[in-house]
Amino acid sequence: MGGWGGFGGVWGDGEEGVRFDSTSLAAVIRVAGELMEVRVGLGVQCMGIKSGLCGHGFVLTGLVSLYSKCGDVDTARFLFEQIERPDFVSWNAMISGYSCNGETESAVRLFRELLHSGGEANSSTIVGLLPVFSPFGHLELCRCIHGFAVKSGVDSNVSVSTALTTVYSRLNEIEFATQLFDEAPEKSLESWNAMISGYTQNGLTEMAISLFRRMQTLKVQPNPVTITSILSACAQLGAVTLGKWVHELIVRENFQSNIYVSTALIDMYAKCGSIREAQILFDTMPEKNVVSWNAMISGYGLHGLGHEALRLFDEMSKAGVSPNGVTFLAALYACSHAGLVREGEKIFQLMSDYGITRGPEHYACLVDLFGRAGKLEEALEFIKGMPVEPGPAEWGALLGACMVHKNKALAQIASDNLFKLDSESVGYHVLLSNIHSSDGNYREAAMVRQAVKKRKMSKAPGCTLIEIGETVYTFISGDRSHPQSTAIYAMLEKLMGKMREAGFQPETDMALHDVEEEEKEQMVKVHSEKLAIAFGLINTKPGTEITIIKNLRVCLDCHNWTKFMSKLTQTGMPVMKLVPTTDGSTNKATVYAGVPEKGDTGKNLGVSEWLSEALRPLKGKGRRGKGGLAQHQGTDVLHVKEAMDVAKALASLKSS
DNA sequence: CTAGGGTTAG
Repeated sequence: MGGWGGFGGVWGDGEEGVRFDSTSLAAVIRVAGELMEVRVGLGVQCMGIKSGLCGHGFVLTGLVSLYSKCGDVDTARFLFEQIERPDFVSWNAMISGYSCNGETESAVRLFRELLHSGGEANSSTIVGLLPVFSPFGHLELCRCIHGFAVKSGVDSNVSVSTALTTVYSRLNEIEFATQLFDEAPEKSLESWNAMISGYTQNGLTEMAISLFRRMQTLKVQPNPVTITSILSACAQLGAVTLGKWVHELIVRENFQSNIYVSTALIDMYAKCGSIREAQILFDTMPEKNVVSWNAMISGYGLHGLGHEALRLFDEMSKAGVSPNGVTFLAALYACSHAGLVREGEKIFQLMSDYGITRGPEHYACLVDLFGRAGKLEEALEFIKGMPVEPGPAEWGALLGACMVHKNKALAQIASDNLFKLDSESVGYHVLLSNIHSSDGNYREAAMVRQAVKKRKMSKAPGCTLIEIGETVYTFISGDRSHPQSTAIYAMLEKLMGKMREAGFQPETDMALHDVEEEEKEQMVKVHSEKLAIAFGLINTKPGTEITIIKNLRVCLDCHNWTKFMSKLTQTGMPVMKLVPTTDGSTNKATVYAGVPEKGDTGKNLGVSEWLSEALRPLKGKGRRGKGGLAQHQGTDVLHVKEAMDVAKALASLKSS
């Protein structure tokens, strides 16, 4: 039990006089647990053993908590059993220990034991029992616990209602969460934070922001936790104006030193297109953890700055921060999108040196690296040579690449394998359907579509966001719900006319021709990105920078359309610049507006009602990261595969 | 005194 030498200085060996008892020991253990200072905690435990105080209930309870926090529930349980007469705090500590470590069943079993032994459950017991860290698959249980809380009258307790709000949010049951929050008789800052974060992580970003505004109105002061969630919402939404306002608030309140806040700020700027701003913030960060590095590397990747991403990857190790799986994924993504095939392979090899296990996402990213660069055979060879069985992600990546490079034979191989593994995934069905129709095989394309319909599968609708002034507007394909709809379509007509005159040819290869009437109509609908761009051109002054953000990949036609427009620089036409630019992978384009239409410029449109309606299909996207539930399903993977055609589009843009 | 709710990267 060596290595807690620093401790001697505090209670120096030779210094007499200061005696400690079970109380001070328990207090120090608690602090050690909070700070995750395992060694200090263990040191205190040694002192306890030496002084014979370790048998004391308070001390043991503190240790139960400490070991639980460190993930060692077995030791915690052992210590719990040493407590002669455990009080309710001891029980709560052990129940919550199980729950925090994902051992939900054991937590429930112990809870039952507590009730059987005649013990009482108070609000803290409920809070500790709720599986907030591993809620997946436990909706029924949460409802039961909720019911128990109501019956025992503790549901009005702030901690209980906050914990319930959190757990329902993480189960994507946002209606339950909202109801609980609204009906809570008392709201703490934590309650507000739980609800805002719940909205953010379910993709209901505008709800998060509107709740934040309500908080401001009620003069509830936000703290760094609030700010972190709001920044995440801004990042998802591309709401850079609000993001900048929040940045000012951060400076005013001195929140910059909080690592969560500054990392979220970097992520927000990168995702909103201001990579330079993100970089400045990153460079001036006094302390960076692995998440900060990952955010910055991802940001570079998103902007097609592959070499910058790799430079950072190298610097990171030198700075003494070890990369993790996400770091490698971000670096591979950056290589893939910048066409750095050899570099990407090297990074992939490097993973074993760092002892990091390769997941399906890493393999798929490498398939994407080859596929995007047109090295389809190499991609197939790679899949065949994989040490683990290739899954839907890898075949999906290959299929996507085949679609872009129009390789029917390989696409067949990829899709055969894919459907064997993942016949439920909608994204791939759409991809396959498009391959068939691009080949003129409309009957097969229609059959695939039919299969999709039969299974009642649905795909997240394409949705484009644009910020004008301080409002974010949302467009879906064929949208006519906007008050300025007529002007938008007129603008599009005008642009199309000019472009055709200049020789623009729409990309129709991927369109479905021989399908049902209803679906044909679907194809005729104008994609949301064009609508958003037209809307932006109408509502901004000449020369204004407009950024659009899409939830899915920008289609080939829309990319070509934007690219073509960028060439048209004569007076009277909009001057456009593709922003991510070198790879387009961010589904983001920045447009410099030309001459706006007369009339409705700058009007306040008040479309917030239908905005939330339009975003409804995007909800329930699930909580990221925590809980270990893989979110790599159909559309997500498709989303990752995006923009393979962009590399080509940009190559031709460069050469022209 | 000992237990308990909210935060960043893919």
